Amino acid sequence: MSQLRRGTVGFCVLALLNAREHYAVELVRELAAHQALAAGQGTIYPLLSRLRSDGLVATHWKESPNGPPRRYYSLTDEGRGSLELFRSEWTQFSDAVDTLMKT
Amino acid sequence: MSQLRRGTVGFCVLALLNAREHYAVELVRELAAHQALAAGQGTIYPLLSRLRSDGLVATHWKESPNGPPRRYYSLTDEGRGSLELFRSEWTQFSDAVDTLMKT
DNA sequence: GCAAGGTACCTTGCATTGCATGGTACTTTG
DNA sequence: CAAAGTACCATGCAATGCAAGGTACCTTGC
Repeated sequence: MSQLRRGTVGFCVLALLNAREHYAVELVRELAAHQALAAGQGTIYPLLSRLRSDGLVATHWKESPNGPPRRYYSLTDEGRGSLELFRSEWTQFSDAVDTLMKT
Repeated sequence: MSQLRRGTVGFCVLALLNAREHYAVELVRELAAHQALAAGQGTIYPLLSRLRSDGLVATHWKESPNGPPRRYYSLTDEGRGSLELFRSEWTQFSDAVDTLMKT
């Protein structure tokens, strides 16, 4: 199952950030809510670093009411573009797989 | 797009073999017909080797009417089981992604 | 018959990326 | 002040798609 997630987890994160900004641990929890997408911190932190160095997300620090400060991630314009592109690729891809699986 | 295919191409091949036996170049052509799943020989041959050593497919040689002999691949019982398992994982996974993408 | 082209086989090495593991630091609470 | 909770992040491995490159068989045209 883990191999299935490859290449999509990043875009799922972008989709979550498209709704509103999140900090990393929060993203981990939201992904875990969709069982098939569950990804631990060891997946999320390196992923977020990549998204950031690719310019798809921007970050800013905010104090937490209880605990260490949080780094919040939000979508850049480039991130929104990338998400849009993915949506159309995903549709084609999942349609193709659906078709094949019914064969 | 190529990262999207990770983890699914193998099962797409199993699905094709579930319908009838194929030889490698034929699989390449059938996948290419579904554009989003196009995979070259450099993907298919190592993949088929793995499927074979995992016991998911069996092979036998057959002469070609025009050209070198072909190695035909067919599903084993284990391969059929693996395909079934994937189908249910795929449904869960693609539903989860669909949901998130609409958020 | 033999050179050229087509068909089919396969291997090697690289890049990407999910994940387990392990570590640091800040804050609250007993 | 120690322990627990929350949050950050890095390192190294494993899986696998793919480009590039190589071998062998067979047919066709000269």
